Formats: sequence, structure tokens, C-alpha cells
Amino acid sequence: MTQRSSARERILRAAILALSSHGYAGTTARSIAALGGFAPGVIYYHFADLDEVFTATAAYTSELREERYRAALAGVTKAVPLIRALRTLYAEDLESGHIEAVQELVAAARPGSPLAAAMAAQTRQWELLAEEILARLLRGKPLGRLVNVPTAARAAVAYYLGMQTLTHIDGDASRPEAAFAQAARLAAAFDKLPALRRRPRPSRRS
Amino acid sequence: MTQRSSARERILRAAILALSSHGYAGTTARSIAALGGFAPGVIYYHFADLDEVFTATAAYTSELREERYRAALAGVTKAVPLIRALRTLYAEDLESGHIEAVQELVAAARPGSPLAAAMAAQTRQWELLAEEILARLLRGKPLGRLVNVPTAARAAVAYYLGMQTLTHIDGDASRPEAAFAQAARLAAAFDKLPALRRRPRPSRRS
Amino acid sequence: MTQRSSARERILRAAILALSSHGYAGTTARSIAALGGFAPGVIYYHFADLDEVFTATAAYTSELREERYRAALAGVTKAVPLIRALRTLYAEDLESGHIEAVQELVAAARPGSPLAAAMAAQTRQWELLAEEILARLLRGKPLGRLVNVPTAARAAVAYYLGMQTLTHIDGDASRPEAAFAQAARLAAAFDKLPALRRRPRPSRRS
Amino acid sequence: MTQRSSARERILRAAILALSSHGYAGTTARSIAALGGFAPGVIYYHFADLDEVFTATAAYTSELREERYRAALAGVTKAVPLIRALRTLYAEDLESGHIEAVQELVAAARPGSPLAAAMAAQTRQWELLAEEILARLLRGKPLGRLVNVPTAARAAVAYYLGMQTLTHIDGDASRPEAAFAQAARLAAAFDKLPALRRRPRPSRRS
DNA sequence: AATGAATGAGTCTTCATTCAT
DNA sequence: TATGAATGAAGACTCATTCAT
Repeated sequence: MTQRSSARERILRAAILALSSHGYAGTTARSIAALGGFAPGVIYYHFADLDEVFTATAAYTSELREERYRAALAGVTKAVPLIRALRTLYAEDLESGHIEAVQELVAAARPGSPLAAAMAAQTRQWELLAEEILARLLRGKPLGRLVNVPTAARAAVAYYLGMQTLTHIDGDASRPEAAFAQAARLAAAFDKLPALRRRPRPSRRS
Repeated sequence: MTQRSSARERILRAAILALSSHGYAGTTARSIAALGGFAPGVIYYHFADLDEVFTATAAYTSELREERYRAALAGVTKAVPLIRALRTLYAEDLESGHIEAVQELVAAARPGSPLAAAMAAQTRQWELLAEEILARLLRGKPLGRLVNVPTAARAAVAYYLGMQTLTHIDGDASRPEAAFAQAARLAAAFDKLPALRRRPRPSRRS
Repeated sequence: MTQRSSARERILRAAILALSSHGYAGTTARSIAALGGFAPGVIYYHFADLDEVFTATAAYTSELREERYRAALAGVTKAVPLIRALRTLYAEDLESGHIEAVQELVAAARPGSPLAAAMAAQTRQWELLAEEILARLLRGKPLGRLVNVPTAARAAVAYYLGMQTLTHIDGDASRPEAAFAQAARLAAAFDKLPALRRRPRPSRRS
Repeated sequence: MTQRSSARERILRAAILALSSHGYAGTTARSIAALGGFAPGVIYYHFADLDEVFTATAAYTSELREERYRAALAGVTKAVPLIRALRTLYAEDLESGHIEAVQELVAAARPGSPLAAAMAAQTRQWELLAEEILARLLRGKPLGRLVNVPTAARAAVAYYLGMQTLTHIDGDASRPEAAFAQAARLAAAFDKLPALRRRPRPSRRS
């Protein structure tokens, strides 16, 4: 990494920090600079304006996290280990502040704005990742016939986002935990569902 | 009395309008006043500050919609008509601007703020409503054994919120439609699941 | 008193209350009305504007107190009982809020303003009262030759005002008490000074 | 460093100007900026809010003047030269606007406010200065036995403040002059009072 | 006489952004 | 590259005052 890119990154990291600790409205040039330990003017040397900082932050945090998610979920084909992995990843998200930063950016994005476009591109990436995993999971399962994978993937992303939002407003950290516990139970049941077979009358066999 | 309540309501209606058309950040005393056709000062005659306007707006829009939802979902006990009803209600939400207003308020609420408390109270109401309906739906179904109703109800609310958020940022109205279509398919399958039986013996035998 | 005058007085009493409890800046039409238990509009029925309320309040409180002072100091010709009486009057002033109201009005009066004129007129009255008493006190005393009564009277009023101001900013109620104690000591000494005689050598006589 | 301190000082000087010419109520961010020839925003770059400007102004003007007073009164041990020096200092105070600024700040300070605390601290300094001088003056004088120095010092400060206040509301500049003339007469008499010492050469007398 | 809703001007304050150094 | 002072355009909010009832 060159000097310039590291300066850019310092700003982006400071922006994530600012977003997660002060919220979007509290993320001003001054608050970013204060958290990053540099002068406000620096921001304008590396970015045209704050909007650009926000879109860049969105891309930055998303890439970082997606890389991690892909690595952790690479070989997963069953629901139970999937849920287990997601639980860990969620904890990481939470602790790193990324989850709050994304939450704030998504919330602040006005429809049609460049930030909204950036966030839409990012969530699209997450939908694609969810599609891959879902496809793997449903392969050969009877439920697969009922489910349109892209739609379900989007639902999964939507749910994830919404859960964050609810946690954000009521601060009840036990709710995501309960959700993961519930998901684990459903996952166990799901993994026990028999795989799909060619013949429509399995009773004959037995 | 009519005068007083109508002045307050005029402000709240203008606030909903402002939230849905300009977003939270764009909902200033001036923009509310402009949309409502009154002087900015009026707002401060009826409310202590904008925060109070926002929390009141949250309560106002939530009550209005919940009433409508309860009426429309009163007798529903099957998944198919439930999804059908929700589709209609969603269309109403969308057209009225309520959905956008809530989206903006939820998004803008800082954790721990009075607005967050108000929004948490409101979403709690929606969770309760979802619980009632889910309980009705799962009664006697084998799936009911796997599912914790409050957790599932919260998931439903989270999903609804998240779906709005995604639509908000990518403006793709076809996605909720696809989601409803998918939900309809699942609902049909769900309604066909055999109900649970009282008698534990015959099942054992066969 | 007619109805009208009692309404006026209700306003003036509320204004004194507001001045002493909220200060000049906090004495708004609304705060006066709230303290008096009437609608803000009433004020403008009886007075042209708030300035008029303030000048009327100055006159009202001054008259009330001056009456009381004159009554209490009528027959006083010696320093010791004078100080004793002033001590009591000061306690009354303090408790009634009049002292704070005057303090605020004096402080708020811009040079050249109608309020300043009103306050100047009022303080002039107090100077005249002080002159009367001082003249009585100094009659026949050798100190009388050194002292110009009007100037000393003004000094007394100035001192009284300034002492209030100091107490106002540091809230130390023990200071006026200490001042009265000191004054009492000086008064005792003063009363013991021999009265003036024609001849400079009384010793000769004896 | 020079830059920074000069920017702060420019603001403080403008604040003194604004206070002395427009009064406390008229000393707004705008009026300060207009008088100082800078944008209102500058004020908030150097101070958190106007209150901080006011307390800083109080400290600034007080320090400036106290320095001057201490210098001018350093060697003074007699009443006559003291009064003469005070007369000059008062004229300076008047002309510089400091006296008006202090008057406005003292008057505007609400009991218990930070400004009141600042003003109380300042007046305390003046009381200490007065104590020093009074102690020097009374040393060896019989009057010293009757007078509690701190109380008398406070009385002196109170009188000074009150005299300013009276001048402020009636604009009669001849009054302070008359007061100084009167004070000069008393000072002359005071300086002629015999010192307290037992043995100023008793042998001569006998 | 009284009410209380409404207005509009003015205040403090915040910030993105610029720019001289 | 970096700094940090300065600017100007808002925004929230307050309040004297008016006016229809």
C-alpha cells in the first residue's frame, strides 16, 4: 500500500468509527478528523466531499466483511454449520463496528442518491453471496422446488438488515441470540429432511 | 377541541409527508411547515421541539396503520388469505407514505434516544400483532413445535422492515412483489400441511 | 379598586414574580402570564407592550416599598435605630422579591431608554428619602460640615444597589448581614459623637 | 500562537465594545462580529458559545484593569493621593468602555450561572485589592479599631458598582465627579486624623 | 375583557467547505 | 501533503405581538 492509500484508509477507518459511535448525523468532517487524529482539511484532500467519503466507506467495509464471510462460509453445505458460522460472523460484525456503520449508511441513503446506489450495489453483492449458499443448501431438497433462490436470498439479506435495525432501536442484544437459537433448531430439522429422490413412491422401497 | 386536535394533526400529517418525500435529514421545521402550509413557529406552539414531533408522528402513523391491519387481519387463520391481505395492506402503506415515514424514523433513531424508545415501543406493538397471527396460524400444525412464536414474530417484523429498507435504497418495486408471490406459494404449501391430531395412538400404529 | 386596576395589578405582581424568579431575560409575556394565571394576550389589553409593563412595574414596586420605608423611618433621628430599621426593611425586601425585581430592572435599563428614565425617577425618590434621613442624622454633628447631604444620599443609594448586585452574583447572604453588623458598630460610635457647639473650647466652661 | 491569541483577543475586544455600546441584550454573535469585522462563525471556532465569550470577556477586562489599578495604587498610603488616583483611573475606565462592559456583565449574570461565578470571582479580586489598600490606609488610625477591613472593602466595591449603575441609568456624569469631590474632602480630613501611636514624642507636649 | 392560536423576525449554533500557509 | 482558521448558509428554537373569536 502506498502512502496515499494508507491516508485514505485512515480516513475510512475513522469514518467507520464515527458512524458506529456518533451515527450518521454525528459523522461530520470534524468528528471524523477528531477520531482519526488528523485535521478536517485532510479529508478534502483525498475526497471531493463527505458524500464521497460515505460511498467509499460503504465499499470499504463491505469488501472487508464479504471477504471474511466468503472465507468462513466457503465449504459449508449444511444448515447447522451455516448457522453456527453466521453466529460467529455476526459477533465479529458487532464488535468491529462495521454492522453499525452499515446500518447508519443504509439508513441515511436517500433513494436515488449516489450513496443509495453504492449501498444498493453492496447489498446486491450480499444477495449474490446468499444465493450461492442457499443454492448449495437447497440442492436436492424438496423445499428447493418451492423456493425461488434469488428471492429467498434477498429475503435473507432483508431479514439480517431488519434484525440489526430492531436491535439498533431497542438495544436488546438478547434478541439476535434468541434468533440464532431458533435458527439452529430449524437448521437441525432442515438437515434431517430427506434428500429428493427420482421415484415418487419411496413407500414401495421400504 | 376540534381545532386543537386538527392543528396537531395537520402538523403530524405534514411531518409524514416531509419524511416520506425528503427523508429524515430533510425534514426540517421549515420543510414541514412548507408542506403543511403554515408558519414554522406553529410547530413550536404545539410541540416542544422537533423530537417531540417525530415521536408523535411515530405514534400517530403506527396507530393509524395498526388499526387498519387489525381490522383487515381479524378473522384470518390461514396462510393464503393472510398473504393476500398483507399484499393489499403493503400497497396501502406504500401509497400513503406511512411506510417511508416509519422507515426514516426507525433509521434515524439513535440508540438510547427518546425517538428510539418511541420506535421500540411501536415495533413492539407490531411484534405483538404478529405473534397473535402467527399463533393462530401455527395452531395445530406440526411446525408449531419447532417455532418459538415471539421469536418468529420478531423475525417477521424484522424482515418487513428490512425489505422496506432494501426497496428504499434500490427503488426496485418488483422485489416486494416477487417476495409476495414467493410467500403465496409457501403459504399454499403451508395450508396443505396436515393438522396435528389429538390421538397419539393411531399415528404410532401406522 | 375597580376591576381594571385589579387586572393591572395582577399583571404587575406577576411581573415582579417573574423578574425575581426568572430574571429580566426570562421575563417574557408568556412567563408573566403563566405565573399570573392568565393568557399572554391579557397583557396587551392593559399595556401597550412589555416595556410599558416594566416601567409600570418599576413604579409599582417602588411606591409600595417607599411607603413602607417612610412609615418605618418616620421618627428616626439616631443612627442606631436607623440601622436596626433598615435591617428589618432589607429582610422584607429580600423575602418579597421586590429587591430582585428592582435589581433586574435597573440592570436591564439601557441608558436613554424609557425604562432607564423610569428607574432614574425611582432612584431619585430614594435619594430624596435618604437625604431627609441623613439631614436629620447629621444635624448638629461636626461631620455635617464635611458632608454634602445630596451627594452622601446618592452614595447611600449607590451602596445599597451595589450590595444587592454583589449578593446577586455570589449569593452570599452572610455579606449583607456582616455589613449591617459593621454598620451597627459605626452607628453606635456615631451616636456617641458630641453634638456641635458654638464654642470650640467647652473645657473653658467647665 | 500570536495568531491564535490575537484572534481570541479580537473577539474579546469586540465583545467589550458591543457590551458597552449595545448592552448585554444587544450583544449578539452578530453584533460582536459586526463590530469586530469578522464572520459570526469565527466566534464559535474560538469559543464554545456566547456564555464562554462573556466569561472570558469578564476575565480579560478585569485582568487588564486590575493590572492598571495595582500599578497606579502601588505606593499609595494616604487617602488624598488615593482619591486622586482613583479619579484618574475611573476616567480611564469610563473612556475605555471597560466600566460599561463590566456593568452589563454583572447585571446580566443570573445567580448560579457560570457567568455569575466568573463575575463573583472577579469582584472577589477587586475586594482583595480594596482590602490591601484599606489596610494600608487604616494602619495606625483610630478608625481602624471600628472597621472590619474585609467588610469595608466589600462595601467599597459595592459602592463603586452601584455608582456605575446609577450613572448608567440617569446618565448624569456630574454625579461621580461630585462624589469624587466629596471623597477628596473626607480624605483630607482623614489624613489629618492623628495616628494611633502612644509615643509620638510625648515629651514635647509636657 | 379575555383567550390562545398564529406569525415572522431574530437568535444561537453547527458545519461543509475553502484557502492561505 | 497537511493544517487549522475562516466563511456563509442553513437549522432549531424563542418570543413579542396580533387577531379572530
